[in-house]
Amino acid sequence: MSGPTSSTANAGTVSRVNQTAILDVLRRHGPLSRQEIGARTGLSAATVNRLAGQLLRKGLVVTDGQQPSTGGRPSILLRYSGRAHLVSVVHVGATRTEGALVDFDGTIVHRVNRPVVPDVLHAADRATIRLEEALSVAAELGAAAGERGQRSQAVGVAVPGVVDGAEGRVTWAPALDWREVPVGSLLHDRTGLPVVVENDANLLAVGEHHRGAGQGVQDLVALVLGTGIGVGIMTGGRLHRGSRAAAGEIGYMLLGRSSLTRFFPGFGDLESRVGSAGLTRQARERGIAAPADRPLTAADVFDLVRSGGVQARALLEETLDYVALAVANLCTVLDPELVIVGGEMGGAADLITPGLRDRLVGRIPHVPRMAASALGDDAAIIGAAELAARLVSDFAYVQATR
Amino acid sequence: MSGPTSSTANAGTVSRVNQTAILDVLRRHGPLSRQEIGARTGLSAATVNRLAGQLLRKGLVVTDGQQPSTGGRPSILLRYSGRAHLVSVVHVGATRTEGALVDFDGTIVHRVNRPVVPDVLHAADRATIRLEEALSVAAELGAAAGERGQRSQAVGVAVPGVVDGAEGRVTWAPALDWREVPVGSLLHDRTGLPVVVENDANLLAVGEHHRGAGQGVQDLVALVLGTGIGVGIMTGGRLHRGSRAAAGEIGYMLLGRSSLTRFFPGFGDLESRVGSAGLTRQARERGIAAPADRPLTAADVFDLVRSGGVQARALLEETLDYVALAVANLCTVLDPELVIVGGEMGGAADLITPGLRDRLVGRIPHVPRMAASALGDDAAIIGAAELAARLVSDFAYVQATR
DNA sequence: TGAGTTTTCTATCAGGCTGATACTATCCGT
DNA sequence: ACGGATAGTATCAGCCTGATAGAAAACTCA
Repeated sequence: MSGPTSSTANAGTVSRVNQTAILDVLRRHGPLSRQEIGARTGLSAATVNRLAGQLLRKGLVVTDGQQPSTGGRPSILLRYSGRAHLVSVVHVGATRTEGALVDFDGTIVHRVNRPVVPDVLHAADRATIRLEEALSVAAELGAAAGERGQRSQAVGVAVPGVVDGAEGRVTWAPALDWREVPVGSLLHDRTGLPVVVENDANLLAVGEHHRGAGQGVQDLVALVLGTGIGVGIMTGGRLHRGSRAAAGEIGYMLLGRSSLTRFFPGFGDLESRVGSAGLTRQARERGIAAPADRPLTAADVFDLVRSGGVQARALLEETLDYVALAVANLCTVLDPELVIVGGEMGGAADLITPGLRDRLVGRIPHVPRMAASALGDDAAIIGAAELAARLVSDFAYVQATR
Repeated sequence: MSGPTSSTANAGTVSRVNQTAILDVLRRHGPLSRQEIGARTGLSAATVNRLAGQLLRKGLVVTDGQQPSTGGRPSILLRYSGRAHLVSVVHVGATRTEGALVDFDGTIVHRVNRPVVPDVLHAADRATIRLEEALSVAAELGAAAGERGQRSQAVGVAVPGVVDGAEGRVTWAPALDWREVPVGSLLHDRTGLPVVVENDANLLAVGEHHRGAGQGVQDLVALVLGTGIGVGIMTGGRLHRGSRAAAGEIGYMLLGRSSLTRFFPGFGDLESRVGSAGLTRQARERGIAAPADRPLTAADVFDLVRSGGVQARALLEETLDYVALAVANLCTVLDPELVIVGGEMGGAADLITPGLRDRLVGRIPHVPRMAASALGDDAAIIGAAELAARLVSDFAYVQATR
């Protein structure tokens, strides 16, 4: 629809599709010989050879030693490599804007960190300030790529809010005070690069799926436990966004018949109980003391549990009841293979997953595997980088919006 | 992988993909001229003409009058038509085996109905009996197609249980006492046709998506309210099966913290409350009388509500509370565009959907549209027919299992 | 009525892409 | 060193597509 419209004939679509197939199989099944690629993709040896040559020249594929011979000429292993290519990622968080140059392998090669100065946090014009900052971080990343003698090939944006994916428009992001902000087209105009904008919980799922704890898992769910409670959902290896990009907003899950008689303005039943604000509030009500110099945080509660705090343990157990209800319902609806625990509380996954498992065994038909986020705070950035990189090197990904 | 392996070159894959694209756009956007097909698919007029010619010869596309001229030669409208092609469908239900010859348009042209004789219902060897019956119904359908001078081109099987889709194997279907029954490969061996086997709740969703209340809706959820409680899920226009084909088993949803202290062997929390068995049990406990000649059914309860029964109304309202909790959680997780109410209780959708809506408004971020099943008892059959037909005429569908 | 216009449909052809085939390269065992 | 075996590469016919030109069908206007 928008490609470089080659002069004649097939416009290269066929070979691009097949190139994508080769990249796909290499990314998934590690280093492979040309023969094995042919067997897995169904392409002939001749075609694999020619396309692999093109990808080698592009730098998307590199040779990686050779296999020991099985009686004949040893096969040369080919491996996907993103070293030669970069994307820019801007993560616009509640309290800071992070930038990163990421290569197509998901390695962060350059970082930018801009904490939001406290005055701006609740300023009337903070939406504009945060937007300008995001644009300037993107520009800075482009310059940094230039200094390395390279060029950023696409831009990924992570935002804590609802995103209209097709347009790259942020519909609503309360933490930034953004409403209907067309950050995608603004960035495209300034950089001339393809841009992808996505919700950060969704990107956490994407990142863990491609580069983290969920590699090779087609159906997974990534819990984001923090100020807000959300979940990123991958079904059949694809991100599930829902009809209004509101899928996974499980902060609003209803956890009992009594929930039907109450309204939850701005936050949900689950979120009010297990979000970090709700957690610390309950901790204070139970007389759990804050450190001398600052307010209590969720991490403090988990530290107290680890050091044997009885009150904190009781609070954790009660909280886990509600998390377990949410996860149980997620599992009965989606039947995921894996549940990943991430977000601010991801560091306490060791306290969370065993309790979850105990509560679920025997109560739902199939209890999935559970794992802590492997990418931690960078998960959303790496997810955004992955989407941006695929926007450039893959074919079907773009076409998916039919 | 299994195709007719043409002698040379491209093996026709490219044109098959483009043919599928044309079929797709015709099925979705009604009758179109060759010009419009070209515009929508991105194919050139020459290619559209040639492929349309092939599809016309195959009988998958027919001419459908012509548009009034806009100053030049009037365009001939082309329409997808499945009249010329048939598939066999076998629906193996709890109390009967239904067979149907269905054309590619989803019209049932021949039916077979084999009620299960009461003696068999709980016989020790009922699994074998029901399997033989399913195979013989398929054979009968093949013969019926022959009598019409046609040939069935594929077989679809609907089963109330867990299905391994890739193998066409029924993992577990308690109502039939089937465990690890390879009904797909058995049918393929006997008929030589491609076979697709799927859970009947999933097929209800597929049927309503393609031919019923959910046409054109990419993200929908089809509630099946009956003896069991389940839901078929379409995400991005594709059936979501889950990692163990257990997605949508919401009978096991947990509806409150107290659920964490109970176990549900063989049926779930939700199912025990709102399944038809639970419903009639509660009705009896509340003194709602059964008809003289037979036990009370769910339909009786709904009839009593319609005729102003106070007890029945109270029971309905309480039941709706639990259904609402389940639907609310479905919506927060998936954000569907539409919720379809089907199954045995689908006929009472007029009593159910308004109550659901009232309970959800203001409690979840976005209340989706709701609708009654448009296909009723035939939804699963039509869904199975659609999958089977696409197995033959489409390309990407098969390839999806990468 | 008939010429011109407009739009649609169809035939022809060059170019790209693929698979089959034949060929070369590299290693192993003897 | 030499055959056997396996991997990778060059050549070529055939398919498929888009561009182009041409034929067909309806409308408009004299």
